[in-house]
Amino acid sequence: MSEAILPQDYYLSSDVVYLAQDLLGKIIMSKVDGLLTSARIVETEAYMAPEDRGSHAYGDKRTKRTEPIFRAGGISYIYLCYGIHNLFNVVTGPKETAHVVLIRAVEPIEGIEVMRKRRDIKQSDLNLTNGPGKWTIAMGIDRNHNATPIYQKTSSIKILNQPRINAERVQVSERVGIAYAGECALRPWRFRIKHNSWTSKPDQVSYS
DNA sequence: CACCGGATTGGCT
DNA sequence: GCCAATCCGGTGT
Repeated sequence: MSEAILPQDYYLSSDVVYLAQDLLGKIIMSKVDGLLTSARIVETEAYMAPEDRGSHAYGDKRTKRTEPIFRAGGISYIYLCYGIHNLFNVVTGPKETAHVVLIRAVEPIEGIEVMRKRRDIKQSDLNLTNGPGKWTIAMGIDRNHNATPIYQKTSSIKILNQPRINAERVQVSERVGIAYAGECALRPWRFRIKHNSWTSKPDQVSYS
C-alpha cells in the first residue's frame, strides 16, 4: 500500500521541516477539467510562522488571505504571486499552527501531453514543471483550489505515499526569493532531490 | 482610496 | 543579465 493517499494525520505533525523533507519523492496528482496529471515532488520549502519572517503568517498575522494557514493540516494554501503565478502550499500542523510546505518543483509522471498543452511553451520539457509558478499551470492548479482538503479520495488534488528519500540524496539549502526576511532567509529549509533535472533555479552564487 | 511591492517567469538586449 | 508583465493584499491616509 505504498501508493495510498496520504491521510490527514500525516499533515498534522508540528515538524514542518521534517514534512518538507519527507514530501520529496511523493506523488502529487490532480484531476482538473477531467484531465489527470501526476508528478513526483522533487523540491520543497518549509515556512514556519510565527517566528519566520519569510512566511505570510509571520507574527501570526491573520488576514483573509492567510486564514487557511491557521487551519488544521491537510488543505491547500494557494496564493497569487507577482499578479501572475499561483503558488501551491500544503498546510501542516494542528489547527492554529501556521506552518506550510511550498511545493517548488515536480517531475512529470502522467499526463505530460496535457502539461505541454497547458504550459504552451516552446522550450524543453524540462521547463514544464521546474518552478513553483510553472508546475501549477501544468497541473491545472489555481486559486479555485485554495483551502481545499487534499487527503480525500474525491479531492481534485492529492498526494500519494512513497518511501522517504534518504538524507544523503537530499540537497539542503537556503530558501529562494525571500531576501527581505533578513536572518530568516538563511535558514536551511529548502529541500531538493540531488541531481534531479526537474528542480528549479540553482543556488545564488555570491562573489566577494 | 492611493500606493508599494512581491515565496516568478520568459523574452529580449 | 535585465526587466516588464500583472494584480491584489496589506498598509496608511
